Amino acid sequence: MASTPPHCSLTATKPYQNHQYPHNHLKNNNHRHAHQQNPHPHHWTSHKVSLTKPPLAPSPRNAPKPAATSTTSTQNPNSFHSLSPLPSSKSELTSDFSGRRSTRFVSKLHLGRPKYSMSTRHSSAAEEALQQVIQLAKDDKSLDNILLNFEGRLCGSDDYTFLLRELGNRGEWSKAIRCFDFAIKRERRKIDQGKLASAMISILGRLGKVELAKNIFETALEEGYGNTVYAFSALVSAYGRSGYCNDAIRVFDSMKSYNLKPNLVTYNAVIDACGKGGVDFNQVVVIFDDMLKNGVHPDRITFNSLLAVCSRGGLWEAARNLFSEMVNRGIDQDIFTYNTLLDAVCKGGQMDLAFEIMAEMPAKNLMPNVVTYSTMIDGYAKAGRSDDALNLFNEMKFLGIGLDRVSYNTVLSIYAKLGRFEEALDLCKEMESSGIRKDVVTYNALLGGYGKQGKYDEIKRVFGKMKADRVSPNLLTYSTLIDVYSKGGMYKEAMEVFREFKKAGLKADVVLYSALIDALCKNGLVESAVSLLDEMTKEGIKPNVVTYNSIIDAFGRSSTVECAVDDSDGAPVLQKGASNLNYAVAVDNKEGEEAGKEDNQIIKIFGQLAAEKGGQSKKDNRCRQEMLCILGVFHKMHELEIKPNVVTFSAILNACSRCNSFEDASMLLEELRLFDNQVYGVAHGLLMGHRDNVWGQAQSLFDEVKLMDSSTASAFYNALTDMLWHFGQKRGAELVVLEGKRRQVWENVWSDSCLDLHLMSSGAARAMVHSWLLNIRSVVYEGHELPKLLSILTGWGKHSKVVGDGALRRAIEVLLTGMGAPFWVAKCNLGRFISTGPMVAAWLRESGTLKVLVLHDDRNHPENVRFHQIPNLQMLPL
DNA sequence: ATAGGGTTAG
Repeated sequence: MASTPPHCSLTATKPYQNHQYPHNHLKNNNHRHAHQQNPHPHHWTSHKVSLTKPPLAPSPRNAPKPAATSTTSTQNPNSFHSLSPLPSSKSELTSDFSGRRSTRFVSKLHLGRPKYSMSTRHSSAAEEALQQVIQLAKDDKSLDNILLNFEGRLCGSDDYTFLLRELGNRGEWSKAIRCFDFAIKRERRKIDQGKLASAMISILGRLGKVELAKNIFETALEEGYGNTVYAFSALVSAYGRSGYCNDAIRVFDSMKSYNLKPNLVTYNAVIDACGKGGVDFNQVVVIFDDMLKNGVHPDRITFNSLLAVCSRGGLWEAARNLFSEMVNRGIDQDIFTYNTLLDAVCKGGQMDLAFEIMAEMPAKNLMPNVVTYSTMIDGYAKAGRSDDALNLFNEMKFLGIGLDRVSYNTVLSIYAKLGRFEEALDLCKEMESSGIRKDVVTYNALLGGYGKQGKYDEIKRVFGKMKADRVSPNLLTYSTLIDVYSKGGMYKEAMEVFREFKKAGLKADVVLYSALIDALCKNGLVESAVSLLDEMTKEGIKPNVVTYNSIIDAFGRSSTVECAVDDSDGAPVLQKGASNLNYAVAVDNKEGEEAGKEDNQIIKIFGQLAAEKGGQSKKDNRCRQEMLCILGVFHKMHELEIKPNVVTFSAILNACSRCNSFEDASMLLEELRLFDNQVYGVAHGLLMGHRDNVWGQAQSLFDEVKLMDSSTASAFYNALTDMLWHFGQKRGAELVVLEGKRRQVWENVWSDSCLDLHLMSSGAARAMVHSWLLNIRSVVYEGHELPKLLSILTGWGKHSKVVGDGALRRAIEVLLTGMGAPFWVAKCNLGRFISTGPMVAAWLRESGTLKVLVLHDDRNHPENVRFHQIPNLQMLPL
């Protein structure tokens, strides 16, 4: 094994949910490696906090994790040098942003808040010329004639710059370039040519034409009028705006060799570029320190851009410190400051704090605007607080704050995710009637929403409408659709989308590959998933923690699939999937030669796996192979320094639940130990029946888990319980489940009349059934009457994203039947078991019932045997 | 030179 990864304690998964550490970079692991090389990742917090005093008295929720040693004690706490970055940072960090940024920035371009130059230094002739030029068709050659006509009346670079800027504001970059070419020949003085060049570069940059900007810049350098701070600043900004932050930094660094000193604007531009490119905060602080060292005083925009760096990473504590630093330096805050700070706090999952900050804005004479609201709304939504999000939306409408494209899309995606399509469609209508056309983000949100609900007809309709509206699908559209179809087992459709995606000339990214890999995993084709993992690595696309979590979680699924298919009433979806898969391969072979290498590889893997599925022999053999395979996967994860997170831990526990032997599970737990001692300690301890010894440790683990969003937390409880249940530690499982209930991990699990298991895994649900029935039993024994109707809801089972998979329902059915509990399936709802109060009460009073309900650990620590088992049974004499 | 939205694991 390569170097042991740093101890990472529990690591949350969503940037929005991180209450303690700036570890959202765990989520998109592959461009966030800087901290991983730091042996003490938690020092980061102390670095930040040393900037100024923590704005809040530390509370259990926001207190920084104590670091093992102090690395900041010798530094001046009032200086930014105390923020000096950790000794690592790879420039590759941003490389895989390319796929993402292209779409992000393209869609932003359409929003383009036009920048009106308020300069009145131009002449009225320039205005006239502008009007004439605007009238022309795109590549009308007579543009030069117009300019020639005006030549005598236009006075110098100010007029030409005005023309360029106004054309730029109208998106007319090709006309602007023509004007520029015309003007540059007329100007004699280098200084004026330089002005024109930097204006042109900045205009092209603003329009996202970064290549053209670069050409202008290079020509300018060659011709001798480009070596100005302004031209360099403009190019830095152009690169930054398009997300090419490495290029921005390169240009910035190259200034030295031209003997140019970056000014305030240059520094602001490069810091802004870093924010957009997702550069690690510590790396940006290096630039900031450089700025201070060179005597350039940061201003409001510098701080706003630094805040933006924090917001990207959800580094809310660092953001607060920057804010305090602004105050200390006497720099006023503006609406950008607040909105960016709020974004950082929201992305850090601190919604209550965000609300407080928003509330303090009016006192500073800064009124929350549409950006403030959409930031907050999105924050609440991401934190799983949709009600708060929608309340804020109503508040915003009540206040008469006009909605714009982003706010519409933000709220729309909330409705779509919740499956509230009527409201989503109403919003679409409202949007269009206020003159905002649906864009690719709108459509993607709708497609994702329908996909989540398995509404495939709607998907077809919306996808068709999207094309009819001439909105081009982008990488995210295709990823969404491929994922949706794969999860539904509709491989034919998935492959069609994949082919269309290739035809569109887009390059697969880590998300798309992860979706494909997950599809294979969910169908038990783990080894194929691993081949695809290799394939993507060869393509130069780095897997991230999500990719790995899919694969780990799939361990052992191949045998599960076989069981499910054997089961007479089970898994129609899988079988259907298999046949579609064959079909897809057959169709594809016809066009196989046309397809690129990548496609072939993906199609081949699908085909191989389809074939492999037919042969059901040598199951044990496969398990052995899979074990080797999965150990290889862990090895690779260490090698690539991909930091595990709590989903990884859940995945390992799930994998344990699929082990036939304790020994196999131990091998996996050993991997868990290498990742995180605390989680290992709890899982292993409970598994071994050392409950008393580890319960304290378990409590603090649960405390940490509770800080995450509900689905992450419940997944962890589910995984832990399943593993314990699987190995017969049923009392342990019950304790975990009760703890989860106490901590509201699964919302409203039970009342006297109803047990809602739909968010639970099968082990957790079964343990919960026992507990609930015991609870009801005590109600009966206390002499109370039970409600007339009792029901147990299973839903579709949280574990399976395959719509209609009734694994949980079947497990509960078997359990209830086995116990002789008088429940039956409700006619109108297959996922619901019902009974009547009197019947259940009578059953609970039977002499044998208690014994069936009380759970024990099969594997018990010797000293615990007497203590736990006997009192629970309440019947055996000592 | 500055702010907000859509995709993958659970």
